Amino acid sequence: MTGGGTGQGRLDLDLPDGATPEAVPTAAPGDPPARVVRVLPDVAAIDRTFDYLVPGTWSADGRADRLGVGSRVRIVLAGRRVGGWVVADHVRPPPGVELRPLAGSSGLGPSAEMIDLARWAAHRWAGRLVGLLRTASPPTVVVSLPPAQAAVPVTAAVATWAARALEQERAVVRLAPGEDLTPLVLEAARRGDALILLPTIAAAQRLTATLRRIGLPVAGSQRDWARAAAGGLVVGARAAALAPVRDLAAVVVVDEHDESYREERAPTWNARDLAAERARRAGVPCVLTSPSPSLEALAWGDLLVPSRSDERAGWPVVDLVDRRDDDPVRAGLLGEALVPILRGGGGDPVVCVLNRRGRSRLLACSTCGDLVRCVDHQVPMVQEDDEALVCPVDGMRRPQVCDGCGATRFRNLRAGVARLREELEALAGRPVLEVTGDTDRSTLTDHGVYVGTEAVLHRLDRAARVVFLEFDQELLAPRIRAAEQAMALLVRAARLVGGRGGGGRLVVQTRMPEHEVLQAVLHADPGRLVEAESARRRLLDLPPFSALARVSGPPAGEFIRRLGLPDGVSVLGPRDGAWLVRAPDHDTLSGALAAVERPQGRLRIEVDPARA
DNA sequence: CGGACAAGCTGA
DNA sequence: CAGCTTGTCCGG
Repeated sequence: MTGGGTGQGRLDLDLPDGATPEAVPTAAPGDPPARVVRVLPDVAAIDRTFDYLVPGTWSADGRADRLGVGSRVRIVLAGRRVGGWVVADHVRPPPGVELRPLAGSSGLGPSAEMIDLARWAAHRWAGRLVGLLRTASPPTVVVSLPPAQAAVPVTAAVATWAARALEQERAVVRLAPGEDLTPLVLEAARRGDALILLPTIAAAQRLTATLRRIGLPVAGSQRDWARAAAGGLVVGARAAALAPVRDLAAVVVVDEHDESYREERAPTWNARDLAAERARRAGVPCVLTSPSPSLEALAWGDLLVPSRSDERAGWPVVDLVDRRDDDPVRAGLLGEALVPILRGGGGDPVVCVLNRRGRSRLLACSTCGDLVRCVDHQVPMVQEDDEALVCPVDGMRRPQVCDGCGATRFRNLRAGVARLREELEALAGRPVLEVTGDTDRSTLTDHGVYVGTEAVLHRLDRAARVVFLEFDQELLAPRIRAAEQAMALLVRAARLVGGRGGGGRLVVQTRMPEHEVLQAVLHADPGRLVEAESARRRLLDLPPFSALARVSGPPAGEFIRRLGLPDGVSVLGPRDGAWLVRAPDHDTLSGALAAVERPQGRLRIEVDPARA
């Protein structure tokens, strides 16, 4: 990623033409050669390294001794002072370049191992190194580390499954949604400095508090960089995958299926995958946990599953409300079955979820009630103004005729949330609160019924019932991981209502009750999803059976033209101005992408894209 | 990124 | 043709 800038020329002791004596120190016979370090500037747009002299005066005050790969430094680049990282030490500068001295030292940075790991990630996700190194660096200057916190021996009894998981090099642990993960974390802590990743900062803070109560030394957010580097457990969200850990002994990734581990901006690195690579390099065990492990995780490690009875007990009961028979003209989003639930018959609070991600409307035949789907891709088709239906996957058009019954009238299953709230209120006979991203938290306990997008599942932490008013758009979304994401929503909801022992129930309105996601949750057996989803992905040659990258932006076409197509690499598209590069595996994909000289302009490369 | 410099546009 | 905008190149 940093190639091209720095030549690896032989050490030339002669002064290059035009070099001034100040720029290149005179090498008297017998003098030790000047120390030169290679620096990556901390400037987003400069993806090149530059060589600098370590000032001779740094030897006297110890700064030279503290300097090494990973150190944060100040440099003068093109006349302005910027920060940077030493990425190589004792290098031979290319001949004919006037070296400038380092302008200052800014303390500690990521270790040499972390620089290597960040390099690996930059290559793996076809992005720049700078952003990753920023995440791996302290937010403020750290000159020295604090004393390590005293390690407290873990005495609490731990579960045997946790110990078994950590005995493997790569374990995937399937656990019911509400299962307590403290035993696994304690077992990891027993082994030494463990890295524990959770999908959200809030979840990480909760676990941090729990562990500190037990007396364990825990470093949390990026602000704790120095404390993390000094030793102890490191607990955090995505960015913590790049945090320093003194003597890494184990890695645990909680809820590995969660999309929050994926960085949305390019490079679209995934903290789960990065943490797994980090564990592999350190030769320590890595455990991924999830109530419904992703196909990627299952392809990566050995699966441990709970007993059938434990897993069943940990999932709530699911009521599937089959809406195929409802009159699609008169029935809106709210079926008859909801009335007793909304009135509080099953307990409070009742949380209603209606997702409106994406703009595509969901159409159903007015006569037979079938969803309007593309026969080839099974995704909902979109109604165009000129009386045609369009498949969002390949743009295929067909006339507005129902496949099932030949009728030509369709009903839009979407309604405005404001009106929906009123309808809910009428049915419930009591106030209903619409929850959005900026709903005041203090009002979240005042109501018996709430409605909102999936965000409502993050705002509330408990419910007697979670009702998905329209689940089919999740199941049919034109995204590669739509089924797994739909499952993740049900996992979240399951955590709000608790296991079946406590009376927790999910209510799902659907026209596809046989869908494997719903069947998996209905039977509290996530394995049922795996078989079907795996077959589908294999058939379509999607990850984890291939590696994909989506290339977009104005220079995308030129990039694709320059792309070599070795060893089974293929290109699809363009669609919506974006191309899809497919390779048999990530090594091949990254190699092919890195071999292209990037055209200038705003190019976006999304490795492991959300949609194809 | 931001400065340097070169190549094109405009106005009198 | 000065004065300015826009584009391209490059930094040690």
